[in-house]
Amino acid sequence: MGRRGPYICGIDAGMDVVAGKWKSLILWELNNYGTRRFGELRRGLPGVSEKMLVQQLREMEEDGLVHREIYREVPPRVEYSLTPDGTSLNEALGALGTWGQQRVERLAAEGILVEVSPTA
Amino acid sequence: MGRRGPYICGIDAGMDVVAGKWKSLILWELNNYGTRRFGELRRGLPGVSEKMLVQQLREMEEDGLVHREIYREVPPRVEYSLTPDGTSLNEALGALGTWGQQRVERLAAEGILVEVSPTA
DNA sequence: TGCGGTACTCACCTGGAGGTAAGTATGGGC
DNA sequence: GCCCATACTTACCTCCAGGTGAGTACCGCA
Repeated sequence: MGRRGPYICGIDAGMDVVAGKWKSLILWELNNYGTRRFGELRRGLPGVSEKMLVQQLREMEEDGLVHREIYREVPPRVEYSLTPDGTSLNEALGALGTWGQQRVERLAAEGILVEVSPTA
Repeated sequence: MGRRGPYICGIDAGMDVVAGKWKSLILWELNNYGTRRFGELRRGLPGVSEKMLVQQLREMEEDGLVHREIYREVPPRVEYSLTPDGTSLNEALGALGTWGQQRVERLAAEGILVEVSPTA
């Protein structure tokens, strides 16, 4: 979870909530699909361990970014989606995504960057 | 320094370069003042150690975000400033800053957040 | 009977980010 | 002669984010 302040500025507070190896990617994934099951998220994020996925999702839930809907069925079904706060955070990260994309292209053009994952 | 890919998406690449406890704040500081000496940055970032400041500045220089100008004087003078890439990164983080600011205000209104640094 | 799939929890371990404190060369002011 | 300020470097240590692998409860299917 976030430190919950005191923060030096808004960027500080924003970064605090997105810090965590998978959080920005979870945001991106949930924003693209609207609603995703735990297993779908796991398969969509190459390299995540189950432990980390649960952990990051729980923290994001506590931070009010994602909504968790449990369906009491067998086998169990749990669906994750973005809250309004999560959606707006994702929008706020849009510019950073564009910047990163351009950087990747620039580095690739200079032959510095080896490759980009096909998902990009 | 950044991993230099492969990245999953642009946000992934962008986050990679801003990851580091002080980088977004250095960006902010340099953008506000245009040019800052090492000591000014240290005093402007409450809590940084000299080691960390140097380290993060060096990484940002390698990543092409900041420019380092050395004046061979005694006592030594070194001035840091943002490169065009650094400036555009800072702009890309603007939306995140606004989001964070609003979040802080929302949490404060709910009495969850204790306080905000006066620099905010 | 036992294996696979669901969404987890738990215990353990490691690497590296980040912190602490000291050392360095130089000259100016007292 | 000594201390201060500049911008660092170096060695050492701690802590925790993140990874690994196993275990859990339930059911369907073969």
